Amino acid sequence: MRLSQYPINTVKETPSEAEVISHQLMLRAGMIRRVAAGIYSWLPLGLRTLRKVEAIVREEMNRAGAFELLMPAIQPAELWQESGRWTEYGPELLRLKDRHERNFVVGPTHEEVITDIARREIKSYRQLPVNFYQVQIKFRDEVRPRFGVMRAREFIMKDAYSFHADERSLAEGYAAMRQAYTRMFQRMGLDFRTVQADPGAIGGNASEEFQVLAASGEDAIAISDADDFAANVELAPALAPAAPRPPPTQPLERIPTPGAHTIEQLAALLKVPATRCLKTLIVDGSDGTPVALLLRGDHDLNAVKAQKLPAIANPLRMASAAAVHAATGCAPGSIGPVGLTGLRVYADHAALAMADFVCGANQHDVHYTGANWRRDMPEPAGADLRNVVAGDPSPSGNGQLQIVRGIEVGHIFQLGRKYSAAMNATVLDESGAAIPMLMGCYGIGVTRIVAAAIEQNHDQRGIIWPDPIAPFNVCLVPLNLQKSPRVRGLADALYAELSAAGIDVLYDDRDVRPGVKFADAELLGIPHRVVVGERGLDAGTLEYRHRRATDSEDFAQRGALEFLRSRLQCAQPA
RNA sequence: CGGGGCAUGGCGCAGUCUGGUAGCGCAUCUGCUUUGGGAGCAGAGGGUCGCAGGUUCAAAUCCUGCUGCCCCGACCA
Repeated sequence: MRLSQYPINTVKETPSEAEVISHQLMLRAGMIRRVAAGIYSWLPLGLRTLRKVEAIVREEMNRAGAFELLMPAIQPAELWQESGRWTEYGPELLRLKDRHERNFVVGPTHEEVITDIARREIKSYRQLPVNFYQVQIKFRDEVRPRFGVMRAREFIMKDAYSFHADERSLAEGYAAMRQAYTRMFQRMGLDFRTVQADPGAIGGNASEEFQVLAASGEDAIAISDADDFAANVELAPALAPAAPRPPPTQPLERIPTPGAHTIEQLAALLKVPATRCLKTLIVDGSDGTPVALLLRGDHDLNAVKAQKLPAIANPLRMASAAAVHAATGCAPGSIGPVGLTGLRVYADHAALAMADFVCGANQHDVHYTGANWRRDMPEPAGADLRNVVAGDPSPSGNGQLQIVRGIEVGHIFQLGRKYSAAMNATVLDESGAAIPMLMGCYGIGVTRIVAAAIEQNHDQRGIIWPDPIAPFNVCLVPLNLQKSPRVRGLADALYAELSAAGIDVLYDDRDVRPGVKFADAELLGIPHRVVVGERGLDAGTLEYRHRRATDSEDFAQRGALEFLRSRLQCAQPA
């Protein structure tokens, strides 16, 4: 591609709307433009990378035996009413009416449509298993779209749905997708982890996320430093401390703590570490009566874990100030388990391991010091209620946990019968009985991958594309092109040769100063740069530099194609 | 949905408090010079100051309403 003819505008200044680096660089490099909140156009340069990502996804889905189809973006409300999600889904679901006042949705996902297809097309267990996928535009009316295409409202997703006659087949189909996903992300050159995830409201027995590691990621992931254990912090188990609880050594004392209503204020006032303070939270119970949750002061409540307790309302809600007062006789900030009666109490395992601790006295601005379980109050039921923190022992039994951040680019589920049962998608088994099919579903955020790749691969000057998803692999930079016929002759010839060899070359034949060409090549993130300058003309050399390298190297004009091929590695078809 | 903020040429911003002929940088166009790290000089084009009312001799500026967007929080397969 001749850059002089390519429609692209790079921008020096960072647009004020962009907060994260990938969004800034995608705008500056001219990959995307914003059309409305969370809605973007992909310009030709950005689309080249998007298509390369899609191509890898399709190749690996096809390799895994899945079949591509295409479902509509606009779906009739009837299907959503049938599955129950017309009322369950909430405001993220964009609903609209046609001219006949019929209800439709802009699909945020396609379980209903694919299940409808399956029940019409699949009649016998002999047609199973089968896996359908599509690459489609989805719409989720996010409350707060942000980070460019990373959390957009309209986005491109690869979604796949598998159908099975029995659990074993479902597990096999799931494993095949797990492997296909692993291959895809490896091929894209991304540093990612496969992590255990919360199946959430969808249910099912297995669910894993594929997380691209990046400091700006929205998800927290716990990984072991000694094996391959990785889980979303939402569900990573916090093991109970192994050491027995120390015996009490201090007397229980009431002390005034004016104005100290947070653990930080309390710890500062009493000059004790937060680990010696007990945090008491009051949440709504499933039957209307509040529930008290006790945590060590430095730990955070894990809502996903807590709302799985039957006594606690799901979803989890903090009790109102009035309910807290009614239950404890005190406002939040001085609540504690001593003398707390009339409501159920759960304590995190780490809280139960404390001795001689500080806790609220259920009287405004008063706390206890030297509090101890059993001696001063009943020992409550233990539960895993907290987020794991760095340094916790790994649930795998090996090593300690570290907390890293990730961008969720893929998620695979074993759905089970939720949709097939609701929508009556059955097949006849060997005995001729109608059984609902088992389903798996498997998503990949295609547009999000592009942003995630940039979050993970950039520097001060711009993007650094991994070769397999680079919009162009080689940037050919001739210097003094307009004045030097020798440079032009050499650069034209090299451009023709590389293009003929099937390499994606961006030929910067613009009449601009060298600094502009270098800066743009680096902003766009083209991995390999070849400079044709008068310096090397007489010596018969060209100049090569990888986008990550700090220095250039000379190489011979003769055999230039072979030299570059050796540097391109995965840019060539296998 | 709660809180905070912004809206002035394609982009980034000043001007608003204290009303008086709309400005700067980048980008764009023309000419000359320059050509190994985002060039210099000279010139040019481009803005109903988000929208609608109101106050005033006069509104980007003051008042009212609306819309869009950004940030924090809450929410979220």
